[in-house]
Amino acid sequence: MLDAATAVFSERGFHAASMDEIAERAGISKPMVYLYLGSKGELFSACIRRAGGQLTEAISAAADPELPAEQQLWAAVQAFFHFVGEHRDAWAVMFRQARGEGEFAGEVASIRRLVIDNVADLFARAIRSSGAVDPGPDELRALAHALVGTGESMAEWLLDHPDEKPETAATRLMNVLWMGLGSLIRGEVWRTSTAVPPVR
Amino acid sequence: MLDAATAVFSERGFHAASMDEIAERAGISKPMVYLYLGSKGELFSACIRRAGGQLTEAISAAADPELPAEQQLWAAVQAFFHFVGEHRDAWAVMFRQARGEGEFAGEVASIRRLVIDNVADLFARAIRSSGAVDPGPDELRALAHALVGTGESMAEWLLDHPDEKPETAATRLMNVLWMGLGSLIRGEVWRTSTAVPPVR
Amino acid sequence: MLDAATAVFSERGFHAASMDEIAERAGISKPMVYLYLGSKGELFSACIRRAGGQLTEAISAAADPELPAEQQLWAAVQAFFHFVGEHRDAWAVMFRQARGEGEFAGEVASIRRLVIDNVADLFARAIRSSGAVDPGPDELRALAHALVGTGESMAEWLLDHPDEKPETAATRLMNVLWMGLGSLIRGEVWRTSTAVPPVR
Amino acid sequence: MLDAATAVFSERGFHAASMDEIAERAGISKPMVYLYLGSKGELFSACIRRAGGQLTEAISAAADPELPAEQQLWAAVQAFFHFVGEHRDAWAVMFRQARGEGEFAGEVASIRRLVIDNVADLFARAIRSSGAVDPGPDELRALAHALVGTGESMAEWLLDHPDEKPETAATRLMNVLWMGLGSLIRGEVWRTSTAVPPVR
DNA sequence: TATGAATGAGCCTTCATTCAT
DNA sequence: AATGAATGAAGGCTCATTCAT
Repeated sequence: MLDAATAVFSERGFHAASMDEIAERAGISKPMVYLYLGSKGELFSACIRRAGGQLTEAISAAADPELPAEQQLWAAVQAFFHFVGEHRDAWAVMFRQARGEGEFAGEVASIRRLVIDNVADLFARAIRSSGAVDPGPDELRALAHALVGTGESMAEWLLDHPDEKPETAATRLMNVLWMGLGSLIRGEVWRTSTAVPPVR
Repeated sequence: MLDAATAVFSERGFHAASMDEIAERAGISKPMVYLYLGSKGELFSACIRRAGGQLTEAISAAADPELPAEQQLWAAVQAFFHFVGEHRDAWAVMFRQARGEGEFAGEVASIRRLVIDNVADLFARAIRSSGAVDPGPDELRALAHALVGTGESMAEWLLDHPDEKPETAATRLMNVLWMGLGSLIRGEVWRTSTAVPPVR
Repeated sequence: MLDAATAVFSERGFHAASMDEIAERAGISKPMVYLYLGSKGELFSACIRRAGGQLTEAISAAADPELPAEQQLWAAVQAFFHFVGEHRDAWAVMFRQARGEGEFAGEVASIRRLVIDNVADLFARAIRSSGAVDPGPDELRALAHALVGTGESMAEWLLDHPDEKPETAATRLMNVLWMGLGSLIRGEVWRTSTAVPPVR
Repeated sequence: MLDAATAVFSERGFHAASMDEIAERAGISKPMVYLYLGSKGELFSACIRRAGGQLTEAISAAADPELPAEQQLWAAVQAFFHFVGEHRDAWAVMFRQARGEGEFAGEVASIRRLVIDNVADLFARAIRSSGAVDPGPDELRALAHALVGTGESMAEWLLDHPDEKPETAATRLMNVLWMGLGSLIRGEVWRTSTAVPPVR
């Protein structure tokens, strides 16, 4: 039933989705939907929470905490893109529809925060193990936020380019961000006057 | 009138916004709204297009085509964050609300494409002028897409942290992405086994 | 089961009462209610009829037909107020809820008619035994109707004043109506110009 | 519009009445009903309040405060029965339908209280002017309550007997109650053992 | 030009009622 | 005998849209 709801919400958005269509697509009658989920809002919320759970589950299941931080990040990024490719509806509900609905934006935000915190943690461990200068937790969270945003954006790109494999997207994300992070760690801060360093 | 509509759409979303409220906030009567804009959909569309025009306008006005590509990008990124900070409503309509509304997603997509193309072009010029190996237009567009997505994500961050100055966000974006790009250009491709290079 | 139904109907009214609540409060499942009583209407009707039966039963059980008419009336009136006090639900269903429901008003009306007829009969016997002029059956029924209406009204008063004892209400009813009846019997008809007779 | 609503509510009761039918019978569309009255509950409430206003208006307009209390009561009683005869719907809404609806019973109760207080006041003045012993305000209110209840009951009788003229009902009410009151005033209290006084 | 007034259509929600077990 | 599960139908309410002025 949540599948049907997720599908309809992802296509139409919260307001444009009708309980009639959801019930019909779920193959049950409307009163059943209300019996089990309570109301349209609770149904939407349930979709969001389930999607969020699946996503965080998928990500954390992928990363073996014994591995080095970089490997964990790589696994997480891969898991993320796989999830998006295989749960397009859930993804769309969370990041395309729920974000704009003030009443539910908070639920998505908290899921996002979870992911961001994990990423920031990986950043911190990577930096610590590399002996580099720690930029501090706030800056790390900002960077993690950036990585997550980049990932989301590339997820959309992935959905628009069905031929592209998740690994490609994952690699590209690592390329851009991890390398950028690496540069930062090495102290190569960008400044207004800084030009792209010439190729050696 | 578009101001009022943009304000209401940004707060409530397309469906939850009521023509009554828009007309009232615009200080005119509802039939006038219909006379000038035709329908709710066209009104929303007009808001999107105006916002898109303002955004692209702001970005391209900021970048002097005579400057080196990097400086242009820096100016564009700054202009972008300034725009978001000063036109919160327009931004929210475009990137929070319109994205989920299938019927209007295309309009946002084409605005986005415009920006991405410009960024990709700047990338290409930067690489060309640095003499590095050109990764090809597709890859560049993918990278530009990533930068734009990161920018969008940091725009949200900016809106959630009113104390942060647009310059800070702009600098961070350059730091992460341009440095990452720089690494890439230098041929430092990330691979599964690659660890963050140790600090020199 | 009728107890539960009566309780719910008395609290909520016919339409606002839900079969779910009735079944739940009866401690059985809804299909059982339908099996035994058929439908919501029949259930309501059964409640009314049972309440009516209890009421007429209580009244007629109280009045020993051997006693003089006045004593019988006194006993009946007392029984009535006792009944109302002890079967608030049943009373409320009959006289607060069922009256407005066109479909069931008839059932209440016939119960009422029964009571009124009895009262009219007592009136007739009292008059006959006192040797006064009989005002005729129609007039007597109208008077009986008045007494019953007064009783109903005082029943509500009783329910709203839990400290008042049923006897007080009964005494008051006798005071007002029987005395008035007595005056009438004595030929003291009220006329437009009639003032309250001065105290002797 | 309130006329239509009153008509439908009086026939069907609050819950069974549908806004569709009310709108249709009012000759307007449903949204208009909501525009002007807000909601079904407010509409019902408005009907009750209007009916109550009309009733109390009619009653107080009929009684010239300069007249003796008895004449005032007579005028009020007549006005009451006329009102009921000419505003059957309004009457039915107030005293048949609204009474059972917990949410609105209070509004009817306060109208009733108004009438009862007026009646009690007339009683008090009549007694005072006759020099009889004042039974005290509580007792008077109880008696007024009884009179009003009797009036209500006879109003129903009137509605069921379209051939009867309001004056007949009014006269009967005065006969029964005023005479009873007269007896009381004269100190003729009914007691368990009291028999109807023999005709002189 | 500008608007107050009006509406058709649709959606969320609930409830009496019934299967299938 | 008893019930958990299911539904058709209907009602309150709102909204985009349009006349009539």
